[in-house]
Formats: sequence, structure tokens, C-alpha cells
Amino acid sequence: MNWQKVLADNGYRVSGPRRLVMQLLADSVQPMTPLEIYQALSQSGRDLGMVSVYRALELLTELGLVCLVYKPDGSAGYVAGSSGHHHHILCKKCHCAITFAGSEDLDSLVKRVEAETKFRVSDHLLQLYGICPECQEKLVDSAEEN
Amino acid sequence: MNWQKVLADNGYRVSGPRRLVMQLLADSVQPMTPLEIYQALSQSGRDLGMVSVYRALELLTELGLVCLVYKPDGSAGYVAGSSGHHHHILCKKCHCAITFAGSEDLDSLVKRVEAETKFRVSDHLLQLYGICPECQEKLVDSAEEN
DNA sequence: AGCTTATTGAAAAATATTATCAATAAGGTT
DNA sequence: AACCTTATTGATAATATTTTTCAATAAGCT
Repeated sequence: MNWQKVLADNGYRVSGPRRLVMQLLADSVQPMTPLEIYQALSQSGRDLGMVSVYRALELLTELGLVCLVYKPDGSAGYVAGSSGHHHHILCKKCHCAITFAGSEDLDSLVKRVEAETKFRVSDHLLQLYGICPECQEKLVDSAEEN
Repeated sequence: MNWQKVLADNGYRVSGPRRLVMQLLADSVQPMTPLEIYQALSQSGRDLGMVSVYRALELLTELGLVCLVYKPDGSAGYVAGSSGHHHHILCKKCHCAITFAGSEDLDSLVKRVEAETKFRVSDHLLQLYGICPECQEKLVDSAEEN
């Protein structure tokens, strides 16, 4: 199911700005803020308003086509989102973000916390932070130079 | 280890605004935004500047005395933080937030993701969402009325 | 009580986000 | 392929949020 179809099936048009934002995020390995998105598109000659970036992001997020992720410093950015239950892992070095599938791995934790707190858990926010394979390589290389 | 001591031990003074913000958050069951904190304190007669709220929050967060949590709608708020490795669970009804201890529950998930992605994981962001015991009660009560 | 200097608060500046509304363009229809 | 309907855009203005600046204040030491 491609993103154009998701838009169409929900009664939305595949407009220029939406296409630009979606494609940019799909091509980017790093989460981007609204301003970064606007600047990247402007600089590559696309003419669109900041407002359209906000609106496109809002809609695409609502439809699950992009996700809001939190960087290690607490600031937020958008990434193209895969379908299904998933989470993100972010590299602290190069700031790339990739997804991993959600699974029943959290079940035992959720059960424990429900017992402890008497909450009924319905949902969660989970992100991992670390160093991506490429940046691990670079760290090894620079260590060898010494 | 009380919060005054943490401030002092790190070379900071226990000032009026810092005390007000810290005590307000300690008494609040819900995460609060800087603006909400400022308004709550102003309305209860305390005279302090918005800027001081921002500065106090920045410092207290840095020292681990308060935590930034993300509400279900994606907006953020501050809560008084307990010490040690912990996470938060938020109620979708009344928006109260309480902490639960972190543990090795995530280990198997982290191992799986490291194997899948070749990332080296160092850190994580985890929050749970659900319905707190009190709100579960209320839901039952209101159902009985019908 | 006095001294030193971290901290505050008011005001202004810089950023970020949202609302308004006429002009435009997407996608169906002929 | 031209036309019509209306969702969507973009320019501008209005709001809201966060940061900077710097003289005045007060926390904590002596």
C-alpha cells in the first residue's frame, strides 16, 4: 500500500507539497524538523510555503505515513514511517533513524507494571538510542590511526 | 538525598524560583508545561518571571530532579523525577503520571534489535500509556448508572 | 552584618506555530 | 481535452513560545 493510495483512500488529494514532503522524508535517513524540511525543499528549488509543510506533516502523521520521533537531546523530528507496529532506533553519532518491528517483547514488562501500578496499559512509546553499524566502523578506524 | 542537597553539591544555590518550581512539580500528579507552571505559581500569589521557570526547569532537568515526559498527544510536560533508572506511565483520562522502576525487562528486546540492526544500544526512551486505577473505577461507576 | 557573585526579572529579540482568505490546482465529469 | 467543483495552497498577519541581555537582587560564605 503506497502512500498515494493511503491519501486517496482517505479522501485526500495527492498535492505537490504533500508529495515533496513525503518524498524528502522517504529519502532522508535522519529525522527532520518542519523548518529543516522547508529549507531543504526551498534550497533545491521547490517553491512551497512553510505553512504547507506544517499541514502536510500533520496530515501524514495522522495517516501514519510519517512518525514523530524524539532525538537524544529531546527535540523532535519527523521520519517516513513503515506500516504496522514498529519503533525507532536512533544513532547518537550520525543521527540516522531506522525502524524495528514491535513485538511481544514488552509483554512481560507491561504485565509487571500493571501489577505494580494497577494501571491498565493500552499503549506505549519506545525508542532506542545507540551507535549505528557505520559509525561503529568509523570509531574503530579512528582508533587505529592513533 | 533531597533536591536542595543536589543543587548545593553541584554548586548551585537554592533560590526562590527553583524552590517554587520544584515544590509545585513534587505536589502535582500531572506533568506541567512551563506556561502552566508559571500560571499556577502566579495565581497562588507567587511573583516570579516566566524566564525563571524556563531556567529552573533546564537546570533541574539537567540534575535529574525533574523529567520531561511526552503526553499521549505528543506534547511534553515536566514531572518531579525519582532517582535511579525509571520510566513513566501516564493516564489517558486524568493525565496523571507516575513512575515505575526500570529493570532488565528490556534486555531481550534490546538484544534482538541489536542483532537485527547491528546497532549498539546504549539508552532508551520508554513510556507507557493507559488508565489509572482511579479512572478505571470511575468508568465502572458511570457504566452502572446506565 | 558585610561581601561576592550566582541568579533573577523586565523588556526586547528571535523562533515557532496557527489562523484567515483569496487564488490555485487536483481529480472527477463530460 | 476542456470544464467544474472544491480541497488545498501560499501570503500575510496574528499568536505563542523560547532565548538573549543586563542592571538589580538575594543566596550563602566569612
